[in-house]
Amino acid sequence: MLQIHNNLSRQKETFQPIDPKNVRLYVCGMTVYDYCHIGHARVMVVFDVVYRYLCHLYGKEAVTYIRNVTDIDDKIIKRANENGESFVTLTERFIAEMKVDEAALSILPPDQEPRATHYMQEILDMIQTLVDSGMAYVADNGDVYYDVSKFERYGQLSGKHLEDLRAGERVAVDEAKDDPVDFVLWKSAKPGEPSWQSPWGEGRPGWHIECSAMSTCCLGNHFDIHGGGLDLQFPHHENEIAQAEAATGEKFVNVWMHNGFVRINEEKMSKSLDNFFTIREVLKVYDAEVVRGFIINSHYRSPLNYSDGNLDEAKNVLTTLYTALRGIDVNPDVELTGEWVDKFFAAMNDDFNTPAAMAVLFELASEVNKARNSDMAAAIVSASQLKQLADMLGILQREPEVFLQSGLGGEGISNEQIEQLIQQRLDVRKNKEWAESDRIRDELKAQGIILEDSVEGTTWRRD
RNA sequence: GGCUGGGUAGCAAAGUGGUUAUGCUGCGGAUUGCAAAUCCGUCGACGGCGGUUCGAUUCCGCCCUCAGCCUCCA
Repeated sequence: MLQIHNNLSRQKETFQPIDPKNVRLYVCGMTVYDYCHIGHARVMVVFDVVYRYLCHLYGKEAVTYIRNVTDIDDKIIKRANENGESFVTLTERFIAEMKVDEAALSILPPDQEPRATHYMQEILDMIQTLVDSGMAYVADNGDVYYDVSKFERYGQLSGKHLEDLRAGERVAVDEAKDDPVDFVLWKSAKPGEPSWQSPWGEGRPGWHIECSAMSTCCLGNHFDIHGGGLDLQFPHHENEIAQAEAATGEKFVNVWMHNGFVRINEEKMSKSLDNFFTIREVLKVYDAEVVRGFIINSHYRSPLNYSDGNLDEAKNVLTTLYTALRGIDVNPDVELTGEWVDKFFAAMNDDFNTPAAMAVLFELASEVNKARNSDMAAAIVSASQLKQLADMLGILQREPEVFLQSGLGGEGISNEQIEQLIQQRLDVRKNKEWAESDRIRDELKAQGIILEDSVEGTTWRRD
């Protein structure tokens, strides 16, 4: 039985889909005005693993995964103005760039990636419903605000109390609001800003309403899992609940999942602190699968410290696992049974405990290495299980040689040159000319190429 | 000030009221012309102080300390 830590109750709960034939997952995605950073990569990878595992448990057809794109907001407008381009040009460009990063990280495409600007009518309808029922009010300046005091359960997700929020020194005082904790549903447009027609005048949606509208539209009023980064817990997700439940009269989401932050030097990585690394930058130095391995090697709710040392270790991890798979014809149909398989699923069922699941992969790799010279059939079974299980984590799906010999970019010695030198070395080795043999090996090593001699011959990999 | 979540061996990272996490690293051995890879063995842990218990790293309390949210942020 799958257990998931539900942030609504702050404890692990047995996951029971509303309808096992139609398991529904919604994740808050990117605001597209810049390249994705490693924090975004974490959300993508974490929920990609959740999605893959749900597909394993319930069947691919039975799972619907929605991840939205925020393509209109203040930051987008600001950046478009700075660049002297339309906000549409800007967002289209960064949606395309986002897809490049996703593909590199082996992120399975969600079933739908709704955009705020494509759901304007649904957004307006939900705001209208809230206004009609008295849950929202139109301010003097044309903005529409949600009246937080009318929603009794406000604070249930974030554990906040209205009194504390009002007393908080950091809540900005906005003259247009009746209450500082109220939040905007519809922002009236200033001259020159992108805008849409509404019953309250030209304007654009507030940030939170798009997710309430798009998620209920795509998945129904009540669905299973809603996820996102921990920084979205408050106010974004709290407000989504308030909007959706007030508008539909139904419970909105059963399980709330939030992944932890990526840190740099023990400090949160974020746009506002300007200490972020883009996925693009990191992929210049590390293979995308290494980045994925780095993310999976920590539990999704723990903080993840970004450092070269930790990325290097992730690379070692993948090298070890791929080395075990090297030279073995895996059988994609092998049965998933046995001690290690059970442990893997036990780990995944325990709130997606990927570090524990990775430990199992090492045990299987060890089984492969132990058996490969004495019992190839057993080695094939272990290797095949290893690869199948790794697929649920989105790793180890390339040919081992491809990973082990892959370099980043065109710099350095070519594969042909390497093969040539290896052949030269084999020739002198026939005459036991060890000095020359070692010289060639050292020459290659200086260029980051590691040679491995075995009875079958010489293999190589890039360090 | 209010609210969260952490502090595990050199590093990374799970987990548990009493039994090996795991990976990298270190040390010893096998293998190898020497290496690399692999295998075998091994050193090394649970922030501090109390409490509950036959027994606590694991439960409770207090303290120290770190990070986060309370404003845009994945």
